[in-house]
This record gives sequence, C-alpha cells and structure tokens, in this order.
Amino acid sequence: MLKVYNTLSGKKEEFVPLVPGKVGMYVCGNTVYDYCHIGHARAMISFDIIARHIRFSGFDLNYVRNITDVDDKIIKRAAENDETPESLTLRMIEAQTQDELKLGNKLPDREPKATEFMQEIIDMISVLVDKGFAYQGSTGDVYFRTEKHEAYGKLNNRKLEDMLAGARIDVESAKENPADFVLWKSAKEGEVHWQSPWGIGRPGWHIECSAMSTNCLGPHFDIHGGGPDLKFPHHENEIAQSECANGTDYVNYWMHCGAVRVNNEKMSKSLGNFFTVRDVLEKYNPEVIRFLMVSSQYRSPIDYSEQSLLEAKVGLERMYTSLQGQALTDDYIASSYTERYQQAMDDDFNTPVAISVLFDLVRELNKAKASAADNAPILAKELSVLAELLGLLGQDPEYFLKNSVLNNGISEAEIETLIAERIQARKDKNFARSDEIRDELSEQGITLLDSREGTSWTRR
RNA sequence: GGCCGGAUGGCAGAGUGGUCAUGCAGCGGACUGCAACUCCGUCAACGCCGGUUCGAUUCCGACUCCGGCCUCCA
Repeated sequence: MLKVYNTLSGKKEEFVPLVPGKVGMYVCGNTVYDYCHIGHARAMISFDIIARHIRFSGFDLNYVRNITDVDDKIIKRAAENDETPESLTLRMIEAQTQDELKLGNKLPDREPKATEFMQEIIDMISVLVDKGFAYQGSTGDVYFRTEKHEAYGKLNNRKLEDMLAGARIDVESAKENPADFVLWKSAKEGEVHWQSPWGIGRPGWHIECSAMSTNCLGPHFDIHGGGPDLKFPHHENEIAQSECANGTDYVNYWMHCGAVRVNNEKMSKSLGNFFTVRDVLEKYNPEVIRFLMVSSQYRSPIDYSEQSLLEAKVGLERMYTSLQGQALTDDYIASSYTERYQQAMDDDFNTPVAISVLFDLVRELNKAKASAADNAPILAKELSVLAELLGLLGQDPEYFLKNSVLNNGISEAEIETLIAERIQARKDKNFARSDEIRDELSEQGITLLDSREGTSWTRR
C-alpha cells in the first residue's frame, strides 16, 4: 500500500487515485531564464523518482510538468542579453533537457509551455471575472479577489487577516486588498504581449499553472508537486483560482520536496548562493548528484557541499565495484530484497532505506563473488534492477570506474604499460620498483587493485 | 509577530514504545610481499525538563536552539 505525505493535511495518507489504476500528476517546472541549479535538480529528481515508483506500483501515470516561458525575469534577462525572450527560453529549455537526461531522469510525459496556452489562460481569467472572483484595477491589471475564496490559506494554514497584519506596504494601490494577486498584467511599451479583453498584456505567474493543469489533467486530479518555495503563494493561489473557476476541488495530494542548503542557508537565486548543475558536472559524474539526492528522503533538507558530494561518490563506487566484472542473469527473481525495497518506497518514497537495502545486497553479492557462488549472477541482476528503479547504476561499471570527469593526464595505454612493468617487478620480487609504480600512478589519480585474476585499476 | 518543519553515534542519514538501519570515518582481525578492494568483528546516539507507561530516543506538554515560508525563487 502506497502512502504519501500530503502537505494539505500534514500527514502521510494512503494513496487512492480518483480513477482506479490511473494517476494524474502535475509538477511545477522551471522558469527558463537561466541554467538549472542544484535546487532545481533536486525537485526534478525527486519527482522523477516519485513518478517511477508510482509506475512500478502498477499505476498508469500521466506526468505533466510545465515550463514557464513568459515572465518578468525572462523579459529582463533577454533584454540584458540583447536577444528575444523566445530565443532565451528555447536555449534554456534545451539546456534543461540536456541536464536532466544527464542526471538520469526520464522526461515527463508532457511539458506544456505557458505561451502555448494563452487562450486557455485568458478563458480562465474571463470565467473568474464573470463569476466575480476577479476584477480589473485602475492600472489595467486584473486581480484575483482573495476574500471571495473562503478556503483561501488552507494549504499553508494561513488566515487572510493574519497575513494582512504582517503584510508589507503595498505600492500597488490598484488592488482592493493587499493579498489580491495578479491574473493579467498590462504590457509596458515594447514588451512581449498578447491580446485580451483587458487590453494587451501577459498572464500573471499563478494562472498559467491552473490553466495548463486543468487542460492537461482535468479540473480535479490526483497529485500536484513542486519545490518547497512554491507552497506559498504560488500553490495557494493556484488552488484559489482553480477551485473558483472550475467550481470543484482541485488537487487531492499536494507534495513538496525539501530545500537544498549551502552553509545552512537555502540555495536560491535571490540569495545568489546557487551552483548550477553544469558547474557540478565539471567535477563530478552526474550520477553522483543523483546519488546524493536519493540518499535523503525527498522532504528532508539536503546540505550541499564538496564533502557530501565526495561521500556520495564513494558510496556509488562501492556499488559499481560490486557489479564490476560480474555476470548478470537474464531473468530477474524478486527476493526479500525487492520486498524490502518496495516497502521502503511505499512509505512515502523512503529512498534512504531503499539505498540501505541496495547496500545490503552489495555485501551479499561481494561475498558470493568471493566464493564464486552460483547465486552471484542472480544477486547482481536484482541489484541492477532495483537500482534502475531509482535511476542508478545504469552505466557500465568498467566505464564508470575507469573514467573521471576531470580526465586528467595519463592515458589508458600508459597505465597498462606501467601495470605490465609492475607485474614483472613483482614476479622478480622487486617490490621497491613495484611500489614506486603504484605510488606514481596514485599521484595521477589511479588506484590499483591486485587480485588472483591480475591487476585492475580505477580512476578517482 | 503568524504558520510549518526539524533537533539521532565523529560525519551523513533512516527508524522504532522493550535485541540490527545503512554509508563514510575509527578500532581489532582475515586476505595481500606491503597496500587497495573485499569480508568478519567492534565502538558509539537519540537537545533540555516534566508527564503517561512495567518500560520512551520513539507518545503528550513546556523549554531551548536551528531551518523554511509570510516578496520573485525548485
């Protein structure tokens, strides 16, 4: 039985989809004006893992994740770069897809763009205006009337009057109420814009997700996810708009992943303390990032540091070392390890426990290998299958262990030559020369492993 | 100020009302020419104060500290 932590109730709940066997999931994607940072990576990987496990559990999943390609920051950045917003967003979407595939994600079933849903957005705002849930202010912008939505604040346990007490001074006096938010924004001179009943302009940030999710998955669907910083105001506002426009409940399970921190502070664009995925990939295999993310439960905060990456790397190496040179059976036999894996993942996607099952499997496989036991290929197959469910261990172990992203200096041929010389030295009992060669290679980042079968090596 | 979450062994990170997380590091041993890899063994923790209980790290309450959101941000 799959249990899911629902932000709405603050509890783990049994997962029951609206339509038996089928699941609709909408996840808020990125605003594409810059490269993805590690925080984006975490959100993308978290929901990829969630999607994989929902499918593994036998559900027919429709996974939709939007792309926000119209926004103030896009307009600003494009102007700075002296390019059109469209050229900027297309570049960034391409970069995001590349990053994501490197990180081992499967792409969502559908990635709708805001600009492709302009008519649906305008239609939804019209409905809200007609029903009295929205109004046009004196500046031309159209606002949502938060007071009219009785349940406003239910996702974040906030009361409208409490929020007003602590609200900052609002310059936009065109609002009836400081908590009201923009649905349609009038275009300034020269800005990208669309025609609407309220004049030329562009959609506010929240309405696009309501329009796209409603059009892709219907007015009422199962799961809506996103990063921790979207809980408020974005998701709160989405609920208000969608429920008022569609006249039905919006989402049954709200899911939010935890933040990535740097030096105990949230990694965010506004703080400027972010690392892009591309930065990290210059020094680490992308699977190391994935392993780091999966080592924590998706809701827990993760501390990002050089040390946490190194630990993830060491853990992955242990797994790949176990698989190295090991034959797999064609057929996968689910043993108690699979059962434990499934139990862990059914408990709100507990990947750290799932990983611990993998490590237990690694130990048993290592023992089986050492004694050349018959069940080694069976264990290796199970390890490989379970890891694949998390998007891990998909690379050739030999390749993973022998190639560093840094790819510094010494070639494979040179390494092999030195190893051959060392083997001869060892035969001659010339251990001084043997150790000298090993030290020399070690300085180049090469670790030697002697075994009965001979000497192999890995690159750090 | 309001709301939400957290405090676990040297570090990372799960979990449970009463014998095991797991990984890294440490210690002892096996393997090795010596190492590395691997295996076996081992050490070690539950912020603080009360309460419930035969028994609490786990449940309840107070306290302290930390983080997030309340403004664009995955």
